[in-house]
Amino acid sequence: MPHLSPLPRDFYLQPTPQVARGLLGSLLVHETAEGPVGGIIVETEAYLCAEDPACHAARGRTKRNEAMFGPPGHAYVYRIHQVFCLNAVTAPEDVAEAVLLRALEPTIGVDLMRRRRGVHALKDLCSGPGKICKALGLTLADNGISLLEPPLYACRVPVPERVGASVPDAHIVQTTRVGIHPDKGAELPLRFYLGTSPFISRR
DNA sequence: CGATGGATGAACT
DNA sequence: GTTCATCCATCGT
Repeated sequence: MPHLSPLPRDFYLQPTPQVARGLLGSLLVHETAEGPVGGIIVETEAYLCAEDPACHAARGRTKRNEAMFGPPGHAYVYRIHQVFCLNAVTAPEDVAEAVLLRALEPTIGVDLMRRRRGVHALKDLCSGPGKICKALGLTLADNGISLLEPPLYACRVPVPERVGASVPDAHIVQTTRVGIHPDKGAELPLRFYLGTSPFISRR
């Protein structure tokens, strides 16, 4: 598996909704001891610093959300119930914004991901933020690590029919985020997904 | 120090 | 559509 060129640090310094939009069509790869795993990012959500009560950092810096205040292009992994969720940290240091990776189209190490998930159907492997972490072998131990270099990184896909940078706006759906309380910015249109993808977490 | 609740997933009816 | 497993950071007392 050749190392594709990871998206650079500056990519993550764009406005966070733009990063969320821009990650669609890109490839997320985790090179683990058992082999590489990953897939095309098909669903994301932006969490903002200001005017966004749903953001984990909305009430300041804590031990849990510390990674969100760290450098852009790093991972923020947190636990919800009994599962883990992966975010790409955006914005300069001390500005706590991030993009939640909600779903992948599985493409790399599919059988390894199937074993980790205990599920066979491709459409169920990575169709949720907790499923992504389980399939990719990510845990709280990966909180804060870089997304700019192996073993964990996002990159443009060098497959002609899937050049990430060229995902047309017409294929992208922008809507409200999943699982947000009514009084916590539920109405903000900060979720993005590929409208034609069978691999998203929910319609 | 005890209570609370959640950016979920799986298994139900 | 609904329920709930199961954990720990956070917050209130």
